[in-house]
Amino acid sequence: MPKHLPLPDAALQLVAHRFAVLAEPMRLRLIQALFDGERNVSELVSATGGTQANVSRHLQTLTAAHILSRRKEGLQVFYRIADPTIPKLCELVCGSLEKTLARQAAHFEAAG
Amino acid sequence: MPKHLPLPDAALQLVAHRFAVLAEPMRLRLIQALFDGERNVSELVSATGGTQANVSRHLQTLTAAHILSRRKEGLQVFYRIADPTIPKLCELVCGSLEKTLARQAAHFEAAG
DNA sequence: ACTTTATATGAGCATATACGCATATAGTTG
DNA sequence: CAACTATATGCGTATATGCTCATATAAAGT
Repeated sequence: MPKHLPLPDAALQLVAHRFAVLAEPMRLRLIQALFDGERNVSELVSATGGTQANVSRHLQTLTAAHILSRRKEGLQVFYRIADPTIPKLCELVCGSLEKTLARQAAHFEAAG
Repeated sequence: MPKHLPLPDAALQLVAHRFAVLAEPMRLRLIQALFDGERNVSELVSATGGTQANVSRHLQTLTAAHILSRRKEGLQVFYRIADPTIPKLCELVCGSLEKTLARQAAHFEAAG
C-alpha cells in the first residue's frame, strides 16, 4: 500500500490551521517563554514585552488550538504547553532554517 | 546551562514565516502530491484541482521558502520537495491532531 | 458593598494575502 | 517568424487577522 493516503480536505484545513496558529512571532515568543514551565499572564507580558491585551488574545488563540492549557489560581491564570509535539516542531523548523541560513552565508562568502 | 536560549526577534520572524507558508490548504495539497516524487505544474494542477494561476503562485511561495525546488525541462517545470524535514513536520502535526480528535470524539461519546 | 488587581473582550483600523481574470514570458514546432 | 503550449505574473477584490484603546469580568482584600 502507498505510504501516504491523501488527506481529505477537512483534515488539510485542520493541519493548515495548526500551522497558522504557530505562524505569529508573538505566539512563538509565548511558547518559548513557556518551555521552562508554566507562567501566569503578567509574567508572560513582561517576558515578551507585549501589551496585556495582546498577550491575552494570543494566549486564547494558543489555548483554543490545544497547544497551551490554562489553570486558574485566585486572580492569576497560569498557562503551560499542553501539546508535547510543540517543542519537537520548533526544533525541526529551527534546525532546517539553520541549515538554510548556513548555505546562504556560504554563498555570500563565495560570491562576495 | 538552560536548554533553550531565547531566539532573537529576527529568528522568530523566520520561524513564523516558515509556519505561515505551511498554513495554506492548497500548499499542503501540493506538498502532499509531491511526497511520491517530482511532478510538473500541469500534473499538480490536475492533482489538486486548482487553477493553473493559483497553483503556480503557491509553487512560487513554496520555492521561495526553500521547501520545494524547481527543475526546468523544455516547456515544463518540475517541482520536488527540497527540505527533508517537511514530511516529518507533517507527520508530527497529523499525529498530534489525531490524538486531539480522538480525545474530542471520546468526549462526544461520553457526553452525547 | 467598594476598591484593587489580574485577566479577558468588544470595536475599529491597518495590513496581509488568497483567489480569479486577463495577459505576459519562455520554449517548441511548423 | 507565426502558432501553440506550459508556466508565470500584474491587478483588483474579498477576507482574515493582528494591534490598540477602552471597557468588562472575576476574584481578593478592606
